[in-house]
Amino acid sequence: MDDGDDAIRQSAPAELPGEDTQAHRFGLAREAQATAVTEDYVELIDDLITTGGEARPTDIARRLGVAHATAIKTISRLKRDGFAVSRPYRGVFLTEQGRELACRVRARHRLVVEVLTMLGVPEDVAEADAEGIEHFVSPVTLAAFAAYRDRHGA
Amino acid sequence: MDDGDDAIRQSAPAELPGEDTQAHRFGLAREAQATAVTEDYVELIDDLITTGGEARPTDIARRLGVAHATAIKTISRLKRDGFAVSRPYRGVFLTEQGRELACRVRARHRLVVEVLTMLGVPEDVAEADAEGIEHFVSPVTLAAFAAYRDRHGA
DNA sequence: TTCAAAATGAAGCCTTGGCTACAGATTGCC
DNA sequence: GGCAATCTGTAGCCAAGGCTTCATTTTGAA
Ligand SMILES: [Mn+2]
Ligand SMILES: [Mn+2]
Ligand SMILES: [Mn+2]
Ligand SMILES: [Mn+2]
Repeated sequence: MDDGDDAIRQSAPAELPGEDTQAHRFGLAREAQATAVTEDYVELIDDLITTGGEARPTDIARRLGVAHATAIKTISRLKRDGFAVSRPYRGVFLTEQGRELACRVRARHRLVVEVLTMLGVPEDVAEADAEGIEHFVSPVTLAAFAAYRDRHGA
Repeated sequence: MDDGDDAIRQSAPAELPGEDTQAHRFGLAREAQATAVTEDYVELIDDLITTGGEARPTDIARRLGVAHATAIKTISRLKRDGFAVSRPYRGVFLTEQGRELACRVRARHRLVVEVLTMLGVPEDVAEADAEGIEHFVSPVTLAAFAAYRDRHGA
């Protein structure tokens, strides 16, 4: 309002994307974030059942590094949302919907780790970073990753 | 407790990492998540100031796709944590700490987009996915990305 | 100078996902 | 069969990050 910056303002360097575009991108990231915990739980539950035969709340909590009460509350959301069922002292079980999600999530997790590793990231760091990254890899990017892996020796 | 799965249990297929290792990884992801919003805000504020001369709460909110009240509350956390200061109707300003963070965050954002693009991800998808991925790329992975970019044509 | 539009910010509500503390159920060992 | 250890689950607390509503301030144009 004091300095005449009209020229600057109207020739806006185009370094920033359009407002709507950017808002949409942030919105997508927020959506992905909202499902991240669900994805981690179903993947872990499926892993525990596959390798150990059962997935008890206590085991889930210990593997996630959270208090057991936290795990129980989250599991109740999983049940509410149709991803799991549970029988006290018998463990948590995935519904068909839960297994389907776990399957997709695990495949994505592995592909992300694989690509990171191919890019020169040490295995354990790749595994750690993938735990966060995986939730934000869209289907298109996932396809690009798969193509890259297939293109180059795996 | 009924079927004898001792053999299965003690020869645990080693598909899962150790409990502590896995808990640690999830913990790192939770930590990274906790700073994601701060990172997006400071990066955006810095962009707005650079390209438009000012960063008003309303502009920030519109670009993020959130209500202005949400932006204001988050900005107050930014101020509380020493990343920003603000003068009503004059916009938000980054502290030295804020600018430093913005700088790192922007560099990381760009490198992530660059690598995704090199991997065959379309520009706009790369830009969208990077908005989430960026927050989980550790320094080691970032270095690997930079090396990859330099190694191959950029 | 007036005044309507725009921006600001506070208040209060919600859900998620953390936590601790406590109560109750089950298991499995002796 | 009993009992201690383990597991489960509830209750209640907290902060973050969304939201809407409303009051107030500032701006800028007439
Ligand atoms: Mn994960
Ligand atoms: Mn995972
Ligand atoms: Mn981001
Ligand atoms: Mn970013």
